Amino acid sequence: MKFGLRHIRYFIAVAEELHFRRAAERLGIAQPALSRAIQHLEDELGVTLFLRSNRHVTITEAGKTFLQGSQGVMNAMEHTVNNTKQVHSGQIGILRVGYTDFAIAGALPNLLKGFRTQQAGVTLQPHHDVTTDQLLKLEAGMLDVGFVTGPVVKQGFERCLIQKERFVCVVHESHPFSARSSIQLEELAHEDFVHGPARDWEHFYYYLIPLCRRAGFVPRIVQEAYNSDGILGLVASGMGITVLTESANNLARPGLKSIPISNVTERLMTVAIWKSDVMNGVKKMFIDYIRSQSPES
Amino acid sequence: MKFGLRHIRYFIAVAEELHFRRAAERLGIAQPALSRAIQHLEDELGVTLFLRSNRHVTITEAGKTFLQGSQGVMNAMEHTVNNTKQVHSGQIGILRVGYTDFAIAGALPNLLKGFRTQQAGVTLQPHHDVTTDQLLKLEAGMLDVGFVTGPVVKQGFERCLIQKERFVCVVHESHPFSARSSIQLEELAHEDFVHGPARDWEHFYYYLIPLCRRAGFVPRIVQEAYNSDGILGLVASGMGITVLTESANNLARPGLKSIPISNVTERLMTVAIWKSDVMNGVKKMFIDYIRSQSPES
DNA sequence: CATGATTGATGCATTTGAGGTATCATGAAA
DNA sequence: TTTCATGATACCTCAAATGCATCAATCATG
Repeated sequence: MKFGLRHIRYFIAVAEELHFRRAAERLGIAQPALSRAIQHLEDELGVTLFLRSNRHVTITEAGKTFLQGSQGVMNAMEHTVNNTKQVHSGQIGILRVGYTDFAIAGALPNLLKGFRTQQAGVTLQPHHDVTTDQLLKLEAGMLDVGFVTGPVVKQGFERCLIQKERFVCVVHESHPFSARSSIQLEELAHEDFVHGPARDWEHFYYYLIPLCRRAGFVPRIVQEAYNSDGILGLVASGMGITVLTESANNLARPGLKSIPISNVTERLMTVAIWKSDVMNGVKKMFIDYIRSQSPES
Repeated sequence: MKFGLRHIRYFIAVAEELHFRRAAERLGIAQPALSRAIQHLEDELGVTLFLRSNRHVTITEAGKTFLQGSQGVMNAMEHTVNNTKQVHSGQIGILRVGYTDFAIAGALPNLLKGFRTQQAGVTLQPHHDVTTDQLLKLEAGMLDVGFVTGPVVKQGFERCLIQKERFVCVVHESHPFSARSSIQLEELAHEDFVHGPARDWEHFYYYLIPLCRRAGFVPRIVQEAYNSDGILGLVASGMGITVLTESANNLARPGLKSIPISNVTERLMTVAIWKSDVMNGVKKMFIDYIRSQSPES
């Protein structure tokens, strides 16, 4: 094939006009150029596409076949170019997003909803994962953006604050604290704690442990569950108490009470984090969006 | 779009090799030319298709999208070119063929069967029509080739002999002639004839009438039917006799007898005829075929 | 019948762009 | 550090595409 898309465009014009001068005009070129381009195309194919009778141009059967195909090719090409541009600009694509319990219980649902409304062409693939695993998957390129429990400082990554939440104590309604409107952290010193496994809840413990230590005790964890839901389930069954964040209210279940801890000013941060060197249109769009929605901005 | 199929071909090579030097080699061009072609393509699209990191080339998401589309376009193009060539050469196409009763009762079925075996891609559209109407439809471009009762001389048309058939007399078995192994034309002078309407059977009458006149009589047509089958039906019902050709034996029905006419040496010619100025691949192939099968050759 | 108008093809000069060779800049490997 | 591999750049050459002027054929018209 020694002809290009230009020949195809020219051919379509002539086939539609059946008139070289008009077709040339429509294409914005001179008529001789068009005549020769079509001749070239015919020579190259070894096929007569038009019958020129000095007064009328008619298209041959082969020409009709070529016209149909050519129109298909041009449409496909145009479609491909548009698609490619949209993928480049991030209007179309797939975004793999990791999230923690704290993210999904808090600001993330609205964030994703807002983004989807704005960028309907983007397919979001949310993956539930604890912070530690998200960081590994981000590193391995298995996730595009992670919503994790911060602070996280990581070489080659950028981040953006999503939410800051107060800590609350969650107890069963039969528990003595249940009637209180607030408590002091020290009061939890001798309580039984329900929490997640140390490895998975590592980044939450970075908050909890120092806070307790400052209050003069080490929390006694008597039961473990994998996620907030499981933890609250155990608390609801009277196994013990737990400390989570205020967004745990969204997961509320009957029989539970959450009580503000009045003497803890520290907040649990949830941050979005992503590899800064691997960048594509969708990721860029998404990052722009979450930055515009960040409480920091 | 200011790029051509060449750019697409180059792009596909690079996308598949992910290596400019190897891709260039595969394309049979120098590496700098390829680098620039891809740059040009990227500039034109306004999209980064590859990430070049001096050691590795990786394709972007947009690049993957473009690759898929490009492969589709190239396939479509190739397919179109092949199709067009086949249509041009007559391996693919539609051929509208007219035929008379004499043609279809005689050599035509085998002729069409042979052609279809040789050119499976051609769709034959047979139309039953008397000679007169076929000639009008050929003139109007509604038929490609007609199989008509000759001889026909027509400006701008070419023809080819298909068959020459003896005339026979067809009678009901109760008729006195029924036992004869041959008869003389003169013996039919006072018989009742069954035949087609004069307008439609015009070209058959060109044979019959002069023959009879030479034998000293004008056939007395007492009943008309539209086609051979109808005529034979009327003969079978005892309405009269008829004169057809030997291929009428193929339409034979119980109670009929066909008797050679010994003193008529003239034969009824069936010829293929077509407009010589309008020509396309399928028609050419078909004409070549019937010429190769013609009893004249 | 002659003339003018219309249409696609051709000749020639000019411009565009695609290709090749040599070389550079950069980053990984030895 | 040196060496090697890789893609990018500079510069030149040549083929291809384009435009302008013109030709040849055909049709319409007076």
